[in-house]
Amino acid sequence: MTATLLDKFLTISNLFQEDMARAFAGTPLTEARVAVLWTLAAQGPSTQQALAEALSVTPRNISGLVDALESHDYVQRTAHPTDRRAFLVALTSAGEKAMARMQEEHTQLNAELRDAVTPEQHRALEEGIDAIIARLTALMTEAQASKVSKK
Amino acid sequence: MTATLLDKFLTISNLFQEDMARAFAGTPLTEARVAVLWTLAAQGPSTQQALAEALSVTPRNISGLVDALESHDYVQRTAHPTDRRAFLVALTSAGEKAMARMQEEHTQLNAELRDAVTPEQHRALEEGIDAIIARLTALMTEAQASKVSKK
DNA sequence: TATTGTTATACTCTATAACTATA
DNA sequence: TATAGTTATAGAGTATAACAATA
Repeated sequence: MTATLLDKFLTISNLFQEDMARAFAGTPLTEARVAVLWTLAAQGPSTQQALAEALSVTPRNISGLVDALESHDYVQRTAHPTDRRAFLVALTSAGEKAMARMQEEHTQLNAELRDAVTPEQHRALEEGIDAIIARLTALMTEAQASKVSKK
Repeated sequence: MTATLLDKFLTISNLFQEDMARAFAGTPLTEARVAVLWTLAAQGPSTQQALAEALSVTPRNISGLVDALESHDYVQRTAHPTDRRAFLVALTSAGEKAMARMQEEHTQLNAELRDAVTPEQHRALEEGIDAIIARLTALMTEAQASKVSKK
């Protein structure tokens, strides 16, 4: 019943999820809504199509998330300057503040992780994790390729 | 824009989630339902209350998950031998087979992770991750304690 | 009285399909 | 004809509250 490396990674995933759930408790924010906010912070004002692509969800899904975020004043829809079919979704100043807070928490959590290990362990972790990410990404790509070819 | 250790862990979490979604595509299985199956495989036949506690969700939630799993013949409700209010939920033979397959996939994925790194990296990863899990767990415990005390 | 599981209700995330307005 | 976003509909996960049967 020894935990494998995979088990350990899954445990960490669960802990992160719990942490996020705790952080958002009592706010209208959820994981999906926050994903939209992170995308906006990274890409700047975006059309809903762009958000849908970035998050790999349907445009319909984005409509609902943006509705919710807009009703709580985290984001604002503004007219697209050249395409009258589209909106530009942008963070409001309240949304910017929320993102700044989240980025700060992110930085602090990262510092906690860094401080939990020795510098050598930290370097080894980064290397090992890079290798694992590369392998997982390759596996995903393969799997998707074989799925597409079956279609 | 260098990825921090935290970013890397989050990337891995996402890759696992994608992998799971791909593995369950086309089946009636979902992450939540599979969590019930894993719990039953680990604990043996359980009351719905026990499942609710193990998964930290409400009993009402378990009712729905067990309904779905039972309708697809992964689990079976049987009368509790001594408590006529309760059911014992158990894996069916089809459910056992599905779990055996999943455990096999789990083992293979773990082998992929192991083979993606050198033995020294693997050892370093395990150590570092253990330290990080310990730190994260401590943080969660603190956070929950302060939340409870505020109540 | 307390506990087990259910019905009732509600909110969120997600998807597909049909539709409107615009390109 | 194609694209951006919405309405309509549906399934899944989750929660609280009220209730039945049983402990």
